[in-house]
Amino acid sequence: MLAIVIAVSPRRSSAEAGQTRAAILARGVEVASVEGLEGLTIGRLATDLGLSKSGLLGHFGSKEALQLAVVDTAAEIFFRETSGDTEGVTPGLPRLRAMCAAWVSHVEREVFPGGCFFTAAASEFDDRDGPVRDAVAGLVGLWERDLRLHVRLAVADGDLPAGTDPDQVVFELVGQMLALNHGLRLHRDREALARTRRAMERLLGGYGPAPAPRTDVPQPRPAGIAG
Amino acid sequence: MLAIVIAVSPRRSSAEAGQTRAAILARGVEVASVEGLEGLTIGRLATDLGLSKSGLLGHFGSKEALQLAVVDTAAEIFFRETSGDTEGVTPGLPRLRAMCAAWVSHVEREVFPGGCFFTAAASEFDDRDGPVRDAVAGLVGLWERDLRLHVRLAVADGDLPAGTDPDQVVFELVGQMLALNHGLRLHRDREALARTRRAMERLLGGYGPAPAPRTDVPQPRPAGIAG
DNA sequence: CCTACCGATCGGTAGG
DNA sequence: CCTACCGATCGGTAGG
Repeated sequence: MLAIVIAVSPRRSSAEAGQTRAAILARGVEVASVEGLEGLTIGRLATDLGLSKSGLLGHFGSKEALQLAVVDTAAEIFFRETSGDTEGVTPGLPRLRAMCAAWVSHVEREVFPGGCFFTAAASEFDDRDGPVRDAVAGLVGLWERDLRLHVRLAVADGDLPAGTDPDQVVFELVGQMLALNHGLRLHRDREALARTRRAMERLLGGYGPAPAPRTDVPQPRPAGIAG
Repeated sequence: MLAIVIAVSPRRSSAEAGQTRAAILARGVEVASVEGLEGLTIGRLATDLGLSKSGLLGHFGSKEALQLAVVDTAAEIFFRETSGDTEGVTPGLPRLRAMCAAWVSHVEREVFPGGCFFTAAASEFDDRDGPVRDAVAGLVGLWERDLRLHVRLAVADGDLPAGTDPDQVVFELVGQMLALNHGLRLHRDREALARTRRAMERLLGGYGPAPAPRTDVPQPRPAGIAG
């Protein structure tokens, strides 16, 4: 088979094309995190990057393919920005705490300019069907599955009470993550950071791996949530 | 001053115009709850109702004015659909419980086809500026202020522990409301209804107004959350 | 409430 | 990677 490649001046090498693609996705994640995945338009993104619309679209083929690539890029960024604080940590309650702290931190540091990318994408696509919705739901599900795993290990280790329902703990932890985004973005209330950390500590129990209950003040216990 | 009114056949009486306006808003709330307030387009809404675009726009003047009217209508629907179960209830913890239950119920009954209207609108507009964002934030704030009032009363009544931080309780309750929408819409998990009710009970303490602590199983206490 | 329009922008294609 | 297009739709206006 004979492949004929016509190299005209505006055509970039494949290495250069890869850089262009990466730049599109980096900017695409930023825009989508603020304006939404639907508000991410090809024309606007092309203008931002000094490209023509068709030049940009050539990298992906369709807006939906662009959205999927942006979602995947956001997931890479999220895992890259959180894994440093979690991967080495002892599985079980310590890891669970580290994951929660890393989540709060990535919102606090504004890794995505619009707060948590997946919180926004989930809300935007939760009533639709199609591959973008499936990708978002799948990636959120991965994160929640990982949380659940470490809740289970924490229970097995005796760091959370026996009879704790892991799905319930994950559900409530996720609720506090959503509440952080809500407080920070809608109410512009920086107090939400401390509130979320407090709520998570209350669910997971104090600061130590197996905290001694205090009796001097009304003291919440670790999530004693029977299934 | 002389006002000349030319009554031509396609012009409706003001009573008929009011009905048309109400129909536009009812349909607008439905569409916006699923597609978002930005996804609510004048052309689509007009087609749905058998109107021309300009005929519809005449009732509001601009898309932003339409969005604001839709937000207000959604608030009316929300308060109408929840107040029946809350207004007569004793202020303090009983009222707080009733408000939480009514919130869950309005999502369960799909009063809005896309789940909680304000959860979706808040997420869509939280990174923007302008009157729509302000209206959404203001209405959500009203709801949260009312929750906080009844947390305060519950503390004063001794139904929640002394030293409880009302803002923290509200923050965590709102988190569970957001988690319900998340579980139900993104994961399509009906279990989320029971999980939210369980989480709220855990925050507010059992079923009775001042539940006796149990000691046979790990038992969460009412939200003993010091400020 | 309508028809008839406006300029701008949408996603996407042809062809190089 | 570009220019030059396409039809569809966007919010909105003029005028009746």
